[in-house]
Amino acid sequence: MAYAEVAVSLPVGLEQTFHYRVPESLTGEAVQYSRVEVPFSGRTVQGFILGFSTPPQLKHLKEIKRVLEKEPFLNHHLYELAQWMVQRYLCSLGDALQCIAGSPVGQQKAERSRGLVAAEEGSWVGLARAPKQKQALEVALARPGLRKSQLAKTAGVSVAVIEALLAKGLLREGQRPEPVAWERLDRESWPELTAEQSLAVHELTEALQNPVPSAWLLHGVTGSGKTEVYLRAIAETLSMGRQAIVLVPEISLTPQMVERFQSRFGSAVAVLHSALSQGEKYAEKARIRNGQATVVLGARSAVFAPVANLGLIIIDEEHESSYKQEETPKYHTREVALQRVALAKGVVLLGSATPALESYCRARPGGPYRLLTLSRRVDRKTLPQVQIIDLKKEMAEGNFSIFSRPLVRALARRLERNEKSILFLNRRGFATFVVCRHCGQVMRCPHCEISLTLHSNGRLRCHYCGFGVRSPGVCPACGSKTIRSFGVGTQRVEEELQKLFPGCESIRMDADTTSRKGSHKKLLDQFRQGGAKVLIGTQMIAKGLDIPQVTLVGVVSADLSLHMPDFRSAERTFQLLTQVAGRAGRGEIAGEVMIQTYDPEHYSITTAQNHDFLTFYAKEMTVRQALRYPPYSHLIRILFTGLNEADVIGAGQWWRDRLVNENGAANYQGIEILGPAPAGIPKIKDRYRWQLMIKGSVSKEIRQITRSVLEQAGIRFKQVSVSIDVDPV
DNA sequence: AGCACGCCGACT
DNA sequence: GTCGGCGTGCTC
Repeated sequence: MAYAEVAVSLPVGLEQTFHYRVPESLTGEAVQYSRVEVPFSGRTVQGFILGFSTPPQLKHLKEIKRVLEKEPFLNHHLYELAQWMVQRYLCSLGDALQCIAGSPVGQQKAERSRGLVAAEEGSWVGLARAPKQKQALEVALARPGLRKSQLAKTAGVSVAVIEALLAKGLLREGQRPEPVAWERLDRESWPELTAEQSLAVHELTEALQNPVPSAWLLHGVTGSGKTEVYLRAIAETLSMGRQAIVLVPEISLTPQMVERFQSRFGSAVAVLHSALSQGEKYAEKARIRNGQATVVLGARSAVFAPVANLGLIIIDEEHESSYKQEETPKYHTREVALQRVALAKGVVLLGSATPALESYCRARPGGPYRLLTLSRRVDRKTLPQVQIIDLKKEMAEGNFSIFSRPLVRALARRLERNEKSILFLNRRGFATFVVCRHCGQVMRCPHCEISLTLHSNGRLRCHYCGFGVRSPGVCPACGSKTIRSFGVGTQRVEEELQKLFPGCESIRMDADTTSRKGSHKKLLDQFRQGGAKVLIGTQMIAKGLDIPQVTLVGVVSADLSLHMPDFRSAERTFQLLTQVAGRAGRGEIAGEVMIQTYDPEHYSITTAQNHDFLTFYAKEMTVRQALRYPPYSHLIRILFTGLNEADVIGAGQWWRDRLVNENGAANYQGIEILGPAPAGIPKIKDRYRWQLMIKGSVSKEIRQITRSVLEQAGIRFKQVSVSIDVDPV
């Protein structure tokens, strides 16, 4: 009789496991790391079999109910990684395993589906006058295994076109073809490397051959050809019989990005995307596990891809905050990648034009990373001219508009010359908030206490919980009629633009206009190919966008990100401005960038103007040191949430007392406990939020202290839930 | 997380 | 004398 040790996906003790009998009907199916369903305190929960150890002295053990996936996605390396995550992020083993293995997916569906495959390219005849069919075939060739409707959608053709190809026999149902032996791919056609790229590739090749794990930071200015370095490093990895994982921020995981990798490595590429259906995701992960796919391209969670012989993990745009998971376990992809590679004795390559302060700091001589620099653009184009516009001065000279006069002139020039412009703003809605100018009352959400945003339909909406109400005509506090909107949103920018340039065609991209699936791409195509001259957008247009006709980028207000209540706001602003500036002048004509701000002297803005990362880095490091912020310290944030504010605060105070007294936090050098204080967002969906911040010089120390209190208190403290965030972003 | 067990107030 | 409040603790 076999006894299985199971980690359940429940907030029990961090490393607590439970034992179950394996019924005879499941022997053979229930193997190590299987995802199983087990009875647990009167209901059924999911868990993972960790091994088949002897059971503890318990009278009767329950039986495993069923095995959920035929072959587990977990393996020894990933299990070790889970154990590391428990220590690092103070999450339970069950949480870590669940996160690594991903949500359970319907395998039968995936296995039954046999997608469409294109016939050999040589047999494509009679397509000269059928461009749509040709287009569909090309997509089918690049991405075999799609179903009719998916292929039609991806290729941008109707299903009738697919049917026609099926009738002709140029498309047929079938399994995915064997992976293209990438070694046979045409190396001759690869672009020539610059001297800097060659050096980087050379160093990485040596590192890959070395059986010692290593980490590299590739600091490359916009357009310096980082991706080509990635592609070469992947080729080296594959030639050694190992696999590579490429991570990109979710937003840049576009079809163009996928195509770029597929054109080099063919069907060896597996893509893990949040937009994939469950079945598709399962199929891709199965290809990775079976070794059919050797290059994995995906967002954050792809860092857990079940490759067997990992050699290289690349993290593109490594400074992006989307690499930090905001749900438990609150891991940072960079840290997980470093740990995974350490276990597999591989290489991590971090790439960015604006590295995170922490990363650049670690890449200094003597640090744990090694630095590779690409300082020249491949195309030898110059970086765009950046002009800073002082809005205080504009106001003093009587211009109260949201557009400064230089920006208006620049826009007018672009419209005259039939060139395109981008206006960037990191807010949505019509106006940020509505305020009574008589008594100062700001309209807030009754559930979240966040200021409500005015939309053009005259309704106020809460951006956190979705609460909506009609904008009042008089102040609800004092009855005055002097109520008016403040702040700037993308809708407002659009309206002002119409006033200045009537009839000017513009496209607005923000969370409102891109909420429907596929609308993001549609709007971009419309801007790229259509008649629209101005693109107005938020954060989401800051990166990846490559439109040659754009010659002007205007940042409507740099202050919005600069004045966020966060110690990284200067770093964010620098990164944002640098990235936005990179959107201008991708084509033949040199680009121009204009940044409007009330704080034109701020170093994050002046250094972004000169594309000068090193000066920004030096300045920001002195600020962090003076205030003892990361990378000069480590933080753990403990968030308390609950319906009763007194309980929430009480839980915070209880934790504080334990942290200070029982664990002698004060005995450790340089540990500070801050709070409890209201969280940045003090209330969401009727739940009050308070937080405790632990600051210390040694990460391990503060984690240890936190863990010991967590073990006394548990994840739930009366009616208050407790959530731990190690190294919050 | 659920769900049972358990000890104090308003009812047949 | 019981029904039920949700505080505490356990779940293989």
